[in-house]
Amino acid sequence: MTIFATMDKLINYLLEFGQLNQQQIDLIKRKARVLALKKGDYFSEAGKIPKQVAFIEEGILRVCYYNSGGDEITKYFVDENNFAVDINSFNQKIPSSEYVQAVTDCTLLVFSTESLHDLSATIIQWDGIINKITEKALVEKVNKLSPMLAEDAKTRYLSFLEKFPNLANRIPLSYLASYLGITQSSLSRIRKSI
Amino acid sequence: MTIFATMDKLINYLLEFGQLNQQQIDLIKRKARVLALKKGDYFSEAGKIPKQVAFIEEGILRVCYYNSGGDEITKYFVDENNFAVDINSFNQKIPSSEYVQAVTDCTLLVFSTESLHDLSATIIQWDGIINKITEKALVEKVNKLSPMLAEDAKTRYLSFLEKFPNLANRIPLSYLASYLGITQSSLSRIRKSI
DNA sequence: AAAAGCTTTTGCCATTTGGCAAATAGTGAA
DNA sequence: TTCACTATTTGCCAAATGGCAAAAGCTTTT
Repeated sequence: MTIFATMDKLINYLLEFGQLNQQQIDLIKRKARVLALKKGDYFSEAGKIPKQVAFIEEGILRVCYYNSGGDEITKYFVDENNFAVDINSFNQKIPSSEYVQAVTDCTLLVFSTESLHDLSATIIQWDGIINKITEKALVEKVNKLSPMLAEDAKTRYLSFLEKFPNLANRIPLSYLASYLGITQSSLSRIRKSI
Repeated sequence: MTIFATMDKLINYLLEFGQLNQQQIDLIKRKARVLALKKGDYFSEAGKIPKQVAFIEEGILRVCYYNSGGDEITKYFVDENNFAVDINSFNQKIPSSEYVQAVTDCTLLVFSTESLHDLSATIIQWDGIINKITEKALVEKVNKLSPMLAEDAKTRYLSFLEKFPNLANRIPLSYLASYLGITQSSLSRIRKSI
């Protein structure tokens, strides 16, 4: 797949949230930078102020942190056709308490803070589009997380399989377990029981 | 407390997110309607398209739904100095799967869809302010929910006490239990163990 | 004060999940 | 292929949580 096809994936995604003319589209393409990550690579690290936003063209990222007990917790996964950013820290320019890691090899389209600023200043619809994308992503996260609390581990796993049928087999068991809020041995037993 | 004081609480809240001149403030006050709810009253009901947004001047609301097992789940609580709205349904004009109920007697300031539309058309900063408020509220929800999955029930309860020291004793045990994702007998035992 | 209607606590026992360590399976490198 | 390394499964037992129903505690109404 060429870089141009890659870009089209991003552009089509943006077009779902607002109109853009060809000139604007070209500008966006010029501002994006292609970044390839290998499985296990980090996209951003805890303690630093995030300086970029990524659109995932291919692959899976996970956003994680260490809880007070020192356990590594996977806060959520982000997969193809979604943006990944630590909103807290990015907007407020404060060091992140989270880090972002590639779960599989990834192809990302990255926008720097400066690029985003330029796009916002040049493309009149930009902020509106970004706001819609942000809001939608956040609402989805809340809607995914809320029901999980009310379910037992097995149901959570089954729900995950339903919602992300093509994710479970690409994610190491330990990551998935920490996302589901259970130990990996429990998840292993749950798997067996199905 | 008079209605005017009430309005000031709202205005001060809005001013945290953007500037407003006196004329704009007066317009906002005129568009708001005071609504008193008794404990147990419903602010909105499942199956209907929400037609209003509420700012909570006094009291606690809870947003809930019935899960597939027929259990009533408290998705979250909203208390003083926050807006309550079912974003999914409100924005997309689709029937809500949630309902909103007063946990305590409440004083709300309510904006109808039409009022919001007028404010958006008249006050140039309005959409920006609302976007910031929305995003902040959603980010907070995600940040509250995520760690809960990784904690056991007792820790979840203790975290809740820390984050909302003045809420726990105003909320019936059964509501709190369903928010924490445990049965009310378990929560009762956890309480005793502390 | 008594009755009725809630809410919260308890007892009892079954089930789920965690903790830890060892065994097994799988993967990539040499 | 074999080694080294990592991921997953399993066994064993302890701890946490659920389900259900009865008891105890509170509130509100009469």
